[in-house]
Amino acid sequence: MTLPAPSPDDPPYIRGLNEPQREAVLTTDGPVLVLAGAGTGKTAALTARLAHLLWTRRAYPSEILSVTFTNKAAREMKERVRNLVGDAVEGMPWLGTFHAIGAKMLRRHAELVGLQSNFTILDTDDQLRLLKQLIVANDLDEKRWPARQLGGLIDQWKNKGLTPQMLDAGDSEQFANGKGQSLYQQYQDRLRALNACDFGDLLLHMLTILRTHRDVLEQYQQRFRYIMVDEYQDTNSVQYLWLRLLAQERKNICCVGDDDQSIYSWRGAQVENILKFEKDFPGAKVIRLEQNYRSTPHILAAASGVIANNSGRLGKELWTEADSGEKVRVIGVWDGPEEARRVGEDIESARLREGKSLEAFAILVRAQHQTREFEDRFIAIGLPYRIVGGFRFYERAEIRDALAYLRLVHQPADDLAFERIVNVPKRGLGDKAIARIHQLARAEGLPLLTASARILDTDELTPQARRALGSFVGDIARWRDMASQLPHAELARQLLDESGYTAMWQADRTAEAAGRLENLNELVRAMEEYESLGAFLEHVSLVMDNDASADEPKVTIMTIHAAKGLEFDTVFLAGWEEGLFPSQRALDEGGLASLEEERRLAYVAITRARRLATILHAANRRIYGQWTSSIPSRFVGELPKPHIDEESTMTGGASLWRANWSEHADPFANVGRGTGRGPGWQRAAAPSSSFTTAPKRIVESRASAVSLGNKGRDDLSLGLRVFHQKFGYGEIVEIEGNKLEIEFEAAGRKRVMDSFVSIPA
DNA sequence: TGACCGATCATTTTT
DNA sequence: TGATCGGTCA
Repeated sequence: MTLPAPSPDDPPYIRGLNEPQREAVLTTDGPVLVLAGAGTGKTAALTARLAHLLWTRRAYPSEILSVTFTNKAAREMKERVRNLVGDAVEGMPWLGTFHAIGAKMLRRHAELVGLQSNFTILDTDDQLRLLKQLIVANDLDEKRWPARQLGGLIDQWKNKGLTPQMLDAGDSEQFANGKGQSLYQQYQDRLRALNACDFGDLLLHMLTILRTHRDVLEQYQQRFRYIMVDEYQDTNSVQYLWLRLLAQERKNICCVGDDDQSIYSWRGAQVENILKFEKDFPGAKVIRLEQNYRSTPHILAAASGVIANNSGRLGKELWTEADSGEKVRVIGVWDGPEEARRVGEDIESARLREGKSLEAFAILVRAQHQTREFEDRFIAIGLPYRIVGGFRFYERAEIRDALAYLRLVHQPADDLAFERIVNVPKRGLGDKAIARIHQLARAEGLPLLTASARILDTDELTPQARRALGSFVGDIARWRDMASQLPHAELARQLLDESGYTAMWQADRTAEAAGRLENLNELVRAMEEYESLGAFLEHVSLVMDNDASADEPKVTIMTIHAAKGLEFDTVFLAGWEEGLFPSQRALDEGGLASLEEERRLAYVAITRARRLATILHAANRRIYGQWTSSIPSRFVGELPKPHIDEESTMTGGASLWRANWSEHADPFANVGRGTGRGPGWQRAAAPSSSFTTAPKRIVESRASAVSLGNKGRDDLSLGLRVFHQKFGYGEIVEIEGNKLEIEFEAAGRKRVMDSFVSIPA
């Protein structure tokens, strides 16, 4: 392809792009696959392409379908396109996640699959409760056949694009001796009765509609002149089928992805989709983005060396113009605590020496539980950190309760919402009353709320239950009326007040109650940004991410999965040991395919680093409370030697022990594996405390106190009541420099740094 | 209804 | 080891 040479007349979005990026932008028609390695300016190319389509009037904003996987990616893209072409983005209704776009389409055609357009989108929690009810109703032992498992299967089926009718006996056999299909069908029936969808349905229902209604399909094929897909390697089968149908007519589809970064197969993603793109779309143009703008050559070489061990890659060779920088460090430590200690030290000293912000550092782990070791350590030395992932705002109980009220007001048939809050706060509506309502609802085929209104006219309930239910039903009706007159945030405020929900938490004296009330306020505040209650609820069910507030600079701790797409100046990759990374489970269950996915994970991990990557592995780790000896990950061995610096912090006794260990196959041969209490590990672990742990601890804590500028606070005194992020309220019983001894109301007595406590208003 | 106890079981997680 | 869940008891 001959490209026009760069010229000053180039539109702004073209400037600064390299040759292949320009090609990706300018090749507008026909199928295009952009293979974009880590850090090669994928998003820049993608957004420039979008801008180009708009700028050159090839399409109106409403004629471009651009899908991403996460809301964050969608937001970012919107933001960047806005910077390039201005407010034309406002009219880009079809830029969003697969699910958001699926929901938007489905609301227009809901009746084709037996739903109303105001259907509720259930989250995993609701889904599980529903499944549990079904399992019980089918006289199955919920111990033997857990709802989780059924939920997982249904998810998988939906990811593959399979409706209940399409399952074969083998699929069905996977649950409760062949009841799988029937339960799936019952689940779908229940969802329809509730006028609800789960996440999978947003795509599967839409696929069904596109498949069975030619007119609808043609309408969208006509509308979408151009289709762009981000992270194509992460698409699952439904998404693939959906895209293929939509692109079939015009074939202007541009998929961007990196087969080496496919790490979501366990969620239904099919790397094959990207590998077979050229077969699916004959004549496809394949463009490789290989110039990396993120990392140093050593980092790239290390990552490339590892990923080269995988088979069946499309193949890319990353290169960079950057200076070589530091080699990737590989550090062997004695055990988990030492690993955390070492990382803490390195961060502190790099910060002191180079004056780096804590935002420059990230610790990436394979599994969530690894974050604990770091958390404990960082609390101890007073190093501010943030753990990404884990509990999300909208998953908190109080938020889900509040939302259930709003859902019920918005959609009275939402039985799951009804069940959640009918007796929260407690109104004296016990199991028997609720069972009665259920009975009537089932017999008459009514939603629970309607059944409740009906049952008030009978004498089925005890007088107090009837009174309680009567006022509950009346309240909901009243709030429904208010909904049309009041701004919805105001409605929420009044509703939470009048229902007694706020009062319930105000009466609660536990450590978390204050936080929960604050969360409720936050929720109401968030509502103000949406134009309607419906829009807000849609946002909540689809946009489940909450941006970690970036108040003060903090070190980031997160899983490698969560780090995909991010970059940090300095990255610590912890726990590179066989069995942990690659994970034992992947090794046991998934065979070569899983091992390769783990390796891609290693590739993703290394390529997050801009300037310095440090890989750590520990010789001993406690797994489920048992001390286990471990050997370095095979991925460590795959790192090309010229690009790494190896180091062991184990000196004296420890390294002697280690030398010993490499000579003999298994130094723990005599350790009682079953008990984890054999004398072996105690002997073996002893050098750690005498050689490395004890002397270092003193030095470090002094260093960190100084470096953090903690000179002690003058606003604290003995006996003062304070609040700590993690442990809640407590009373100061001792002050020693910047360390406090606090008797916490819920968590007991702890020593904490004074920078972590605040004085409650 | 809440407190307590024992059994169970532990990747990755978005929408 | 430790969080979670379900059952039991007061």
